Amino acid sequence: MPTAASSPAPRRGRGRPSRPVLTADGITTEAVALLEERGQDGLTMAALARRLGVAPSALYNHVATKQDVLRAVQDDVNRGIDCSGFGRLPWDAALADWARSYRDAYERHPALVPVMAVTPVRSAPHTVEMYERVSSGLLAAGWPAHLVTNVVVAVESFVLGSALDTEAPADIFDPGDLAASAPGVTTANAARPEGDTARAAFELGLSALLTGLRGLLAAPG
Amino acid sequence: MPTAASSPAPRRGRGRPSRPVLTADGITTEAVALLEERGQDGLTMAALARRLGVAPSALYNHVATKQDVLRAVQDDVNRGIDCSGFGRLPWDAALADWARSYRDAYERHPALVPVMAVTPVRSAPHTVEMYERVSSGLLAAGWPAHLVTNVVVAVESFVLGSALDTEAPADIFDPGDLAASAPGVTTANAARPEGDTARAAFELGLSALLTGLRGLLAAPG
DNA sequence: ACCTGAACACCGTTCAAGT
DNA sequence: ACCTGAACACCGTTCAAGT
Repeated sequence: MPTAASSPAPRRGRGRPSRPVLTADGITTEAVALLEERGQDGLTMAALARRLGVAPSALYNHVATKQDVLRAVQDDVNRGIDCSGFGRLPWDAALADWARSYRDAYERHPALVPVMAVTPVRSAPHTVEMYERVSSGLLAAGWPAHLVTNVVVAVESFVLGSALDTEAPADIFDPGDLAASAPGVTTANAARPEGDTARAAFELGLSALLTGLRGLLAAPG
Repeated sequence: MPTAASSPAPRRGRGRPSRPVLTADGITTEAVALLEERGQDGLTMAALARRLGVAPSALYNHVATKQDVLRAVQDDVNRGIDCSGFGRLPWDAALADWARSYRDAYERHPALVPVMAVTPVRSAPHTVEMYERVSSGLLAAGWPAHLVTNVVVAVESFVLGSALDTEAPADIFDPGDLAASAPGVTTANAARPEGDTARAAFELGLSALLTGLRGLLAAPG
C-alpha cells in the first residue's frame, strides 16, 4: 500500500511515530491528486492533511509553506510534458509538439500557470530537464545561443496564456446589452466556427509563431 | 472632496446614513488604488472598507462578491489600453501597438491576468469597446470574419502570458546544483543579453507572431 | 435603502507538549 | 525527529439591528 492510499485511518497516538508517516514525495503525490479531483480551491493544507491521515501542522515538518507544495506539484506536472521531438524531428515540429503537450498539461492545472511563470527552476529537476531538452535541441538545430532563451520564453508565454484561455466560458465575447455598440465583435463572433474555439485560436497562433521563428532563423539580425 | 479621498474619518452613526456614502464607482476607484499601492494580497475587503471609511459588510450593499470588485477593477484597467492605431495605421502596426500597451497594463497588475482570461465581457463596457476597436479594425483591413476572434485570442494569450513573465525573477533559469546536467540551459543563459529580458522575449515573439499573421492573411486556407 | 457590529466558517502557520 | 492539539491572525461573507 503506497502513501497514495486515500483516507487512511487517523493516527491516535500522541507523540512521535516510530516511523515517519509523511514524506515529501507522498505529500506531493496527494497534492496532485487533490488538485485534480477538487480543483484549485480544494487544495488546502487541511484537506491535504486529512487525505494523509495527519494533523495539518504535521505537514510543516516536511514543507516550509504551501507555496513549497505548489512548487513540487508543478515540477511533477512538468515531468509529464513531452519533449521527445527534439533531436528526432526538425526543430519546428519538435517545438510545436512540445507546445501542444505543455498547453495540455496546464489546461488540466490552470491554477499552476502563475506559479510556473514565476518559480525558479533550481530544485525542480524535471523542469530543468524539460528546459534542457528544448534548449539543447534548439542549439543543435542551429539557433544562435543568444536567442535560444528568448525563443523558449516567447513560446512558453503563448502556451501559458493559451492554457488560461481554455478556462474561458464559451460566451466570453458575447457583448450582451452592449451589442448595439459592438457590431465588429458581433460579426466576428457570429462567423467564428463552433467547436473547440480555444484550441482553434491556439493552433492559429502556434502556426503563426512558428512561421515567424522559421523566418527569423533563416535571416537573423 | 471626491470619494477617492484617502482615510476618511470613520462614521460613528449607527443606522442608515442620510445620503449613501458608497457608490460602485467609488469602490472601484479605491480598489484600483489599493491594488496599485499594496499589490495583490493587499486588496482585501477589509482594507478596501477601511480606505472608504466604512465597515467591511457595508461593501456588500453594492457588490455581491469580491470577484465583482475584481471584474470592475479589470474593466477600469482595460480602459487604459491604447487601441488608437486601428483605422490609422496598417493593421499589423496597430495590432503591435495594442499588444504592447496591453502587456504594459497587465505588467502593472499581474493578479488580474487570470481574471481577464476568464471574465465575460458583458457588463464590462470598456472591455467591449477595446475588443470592438480591434475586431472592427481587423475586419476593415480585410481579415476574414471567421478568423478575427482567433487572431485576437491568439495575440491576447501571448500578451497575458508575457505579462506574467514580467514577474519572473532574473535568475529563473539558473539551474543551480543541477547545472552539470543542463549544459544547454547554461550555454543559452550565458549568451542571453542582459537588460530587460522579459521585454526582449516579448518583442521576439510579437515580431514572429505578426510575421506569421501577415503570411496567413496573404495566403488564407 | 444602507449602514454597524457581531458572528460564521474557513484559511495558512506557529508552537508547546508529547514520545 | 516528527507527530498532536490548541492557538493566532487573518480571510470573505451573512445577518439582525439600527435609522
